Amino acid sequence: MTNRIAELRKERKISQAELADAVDVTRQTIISLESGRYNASLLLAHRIAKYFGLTIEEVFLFEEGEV
Amino acid sequence: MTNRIAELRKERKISQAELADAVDVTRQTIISLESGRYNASLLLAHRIAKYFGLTIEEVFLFEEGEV
DNA sequence: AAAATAAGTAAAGCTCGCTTTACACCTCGG
DNA sequence: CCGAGGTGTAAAGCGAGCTTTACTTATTTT
Repeated sequence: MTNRIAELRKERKISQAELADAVDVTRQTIISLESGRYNASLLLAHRIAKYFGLTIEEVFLFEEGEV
Repeated sequence: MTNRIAELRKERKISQAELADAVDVTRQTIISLESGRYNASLLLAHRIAKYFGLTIEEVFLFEEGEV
């Protein structure tokens, strides 16, 4: 699974700290998500998608045949 | 957050064991999700939604102002 | 009546999601 | 030149997500 967080964030000229604040997690969490260190929880994924005005499926990309 | 797993499963006359198998988790996991003991991970949510032919947002219901 | 199928509960154990703290590197404005 | 803002890494710690095993209860089938 990959995600478009960094991409969407840059598009809108938002810093990691701003996004972290807006979705109520630490900056470390945003960094870890962007760098693919781990996956967001369902609730966090929802808050991020909502923040960008998109659906979860538009922000988080699930590859075919993914475990 | 609530979900429509039990509802969708009954609609389609699928047992917990069948669903568990299809999305590659144990039956305990399905029971726990249905009874709200905890939330699915993003990947599992995606597999379940896909199994039902729906989006994550259609299966998992996020209430307003949810943490 | 016995057996099979479906649903539920409980508890121990491991890994992953997220936090906290602290430090490093770059770039840009004053 | 120096400090501030933005991004990155590292490591310890806690709780959530999921597994495994085992037992219970109800309904259906033979």
